[in-house]
Amino acid sequence: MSVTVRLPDGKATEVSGAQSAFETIAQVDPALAKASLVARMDSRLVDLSTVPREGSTIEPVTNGDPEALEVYRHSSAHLLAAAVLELFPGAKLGIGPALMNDPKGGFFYDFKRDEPFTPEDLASIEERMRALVKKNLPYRRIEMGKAEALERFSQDELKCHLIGEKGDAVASFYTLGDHFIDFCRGPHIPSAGRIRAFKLLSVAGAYWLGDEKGPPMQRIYGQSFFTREEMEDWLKQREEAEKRDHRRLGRELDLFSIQDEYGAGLVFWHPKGGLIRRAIEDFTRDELERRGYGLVFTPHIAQHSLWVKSGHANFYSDAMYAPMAIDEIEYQLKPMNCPFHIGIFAARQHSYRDLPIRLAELGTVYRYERSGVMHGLMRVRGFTQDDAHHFCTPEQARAEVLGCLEFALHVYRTFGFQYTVELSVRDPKNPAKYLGDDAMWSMAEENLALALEELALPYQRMEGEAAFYGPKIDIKVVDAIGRAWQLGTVQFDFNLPERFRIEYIGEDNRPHRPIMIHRALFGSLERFFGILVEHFAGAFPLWLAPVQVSVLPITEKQNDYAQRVREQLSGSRLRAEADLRGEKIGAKIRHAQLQKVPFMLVCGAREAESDTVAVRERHRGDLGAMRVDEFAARARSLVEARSLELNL
RNA sequence: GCCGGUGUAGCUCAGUUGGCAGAGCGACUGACUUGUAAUCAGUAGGUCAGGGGUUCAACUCCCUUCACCGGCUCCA
Repeated sequence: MSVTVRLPDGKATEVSGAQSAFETIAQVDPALAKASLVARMDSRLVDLSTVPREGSTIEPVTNGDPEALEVYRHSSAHLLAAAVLELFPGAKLGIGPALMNDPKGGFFYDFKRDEPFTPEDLASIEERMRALVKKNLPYRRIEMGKAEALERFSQDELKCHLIGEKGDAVASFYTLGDHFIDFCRGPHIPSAGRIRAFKLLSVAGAYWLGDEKGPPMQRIYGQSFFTREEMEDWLKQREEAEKRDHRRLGRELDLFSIQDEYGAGLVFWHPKGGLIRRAIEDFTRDELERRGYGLVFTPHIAQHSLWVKSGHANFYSDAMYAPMAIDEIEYQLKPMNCPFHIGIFAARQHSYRDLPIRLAELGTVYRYERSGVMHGLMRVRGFTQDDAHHFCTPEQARAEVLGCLEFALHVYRTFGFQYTVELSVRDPKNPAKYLGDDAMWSMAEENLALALEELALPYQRMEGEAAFYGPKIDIKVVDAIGRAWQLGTVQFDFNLPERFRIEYIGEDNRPHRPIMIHRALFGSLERFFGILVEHFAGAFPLWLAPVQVSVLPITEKQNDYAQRVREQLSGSRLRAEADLRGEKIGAKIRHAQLQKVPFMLVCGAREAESDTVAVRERHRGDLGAMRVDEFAARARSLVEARSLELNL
């Protein structure tokens, strides 16, 4: 038997007589074989114990290989399950995949067991895992026919379900130690001794197959890395993310609150959070006007019949609050702004010469979120959307999409976000799912793609991810610590224009149905604000900072001077405070520092005599003395430029 | 909604087998008059999440409601 071995440097060698992928590699480079975790055989990952096929190409896969970590973590999950089965023999196995780039961890395993796992159990499971690593237990692959597998696992309903659904003619299983065997595609690392750094993180509830009607499972999350250092770095990063938690910073910086006695998921914006929100709103409104949007306002409630007409009462009722009767007519708190904007469009007749019409609103909507899913500002029951709808002709669609995208990118860059783009189109295999005719869909998908290409924006095409009413572009932003957040969306809507029968009069003097494009840049202002807090870790750029400058007199003798400086700054439209407490300068600085105030202006006797201030910048510290008017002018220009930096 | 956990002063958290409610920070008052991340002293601040029960006695035990935290298929 002859097999080709290809090494990472690209060198290929012909080898014969090897019984396993490991031996094959070892014939060329024994050290590399030992370092390998799995092998790639004809571009598929396989166990090192796999018997090579005649004529196949084998490549070693080591730590350095991007795919290796996923296998390693999957094997870590099996290690977890093996330990659990030794300690808790009655537990039944669910699924146990590897997770990549998930803040929750690097792997998990689901178990079905009557008793809950306690935090103390986690510690003993982890200890057992270490013992199994020490024993260097091998991961063994067992293959059997599907029928045989179903027979052998007939006691295990969950596994039979998976085997029935996923198994090919041959089903594969892996064992680890004497107690663990699970249906698993593999591949796995050769033995548990290779797992160097791991940690169990938490235990949580989950449903079998994510289905609420299915049996409840207990999920144990863990993380693993090739080295201890990587593990520690990850834990540190996690701590860093915790420090940025908008719920914590929201309280510490007095930005907002959510008060359970007034309602879960309902946000109270405090003055400081309100200032930031207004800065964001002013920015968007300026941009909207500049870009030819009409700014509109619509009511919070409307007759329920409107939502019947729009279809929301049908397919969206789960998220809608119950209607209320007013004068025996049912009214509905709005979960969306779209029907109202349609109402404005339809309030008068339009010529094709009027188009495109762009209507924008910061519209507050209310949606029912189930009690367990609320999360700070990220998931709430009442929020304000930066919502807009474009009504245009098919010929104008591309320019409108382009305008939306340019707008979105401008906004995200202003806040210092990176971004990635997805284009969601129809599932060609399931045409019945979608509303509207083929030609419309093709036009829309093409225009979305062309606009992306015109901007040279790299994007991922998501087949079958379009909504039933139209294709869309989604933009995800990436924050300062690399987390992705779904924010912007540009969607075609073929449903509402049809349902409301809106029209414009075309050049041919006949009525036509306009194209409707729905777009949002922030999605929800509440959520966007939460993301911003975490992105900046509460240290907002000058144009957003609720307190931009804090004036700090060294002793009470400079209090009057500090007040005058503060007034002068306010006169220059800078948001300034003076700290007149009877504290030492160190304490005042610490206070301003913890409040993440961008500039601190220290005034002692020297400064008071010369109309200057000693400027201290949040991150860089003391910058030396500067005339007050000069500081004000420079700070103003930073504000006007919406600078992300504090370089005076 | 479901699984697990948590709920004590504005914040972070102690509080033994059921037996008088605690600390640090913060707030307030006073003294100090201070030069780049915490001056000292004093004072106030609590329906122990809400409701019900067991008990001579409940922050503590039981039931229940509410809220919050972690999670609820990136496929065996």
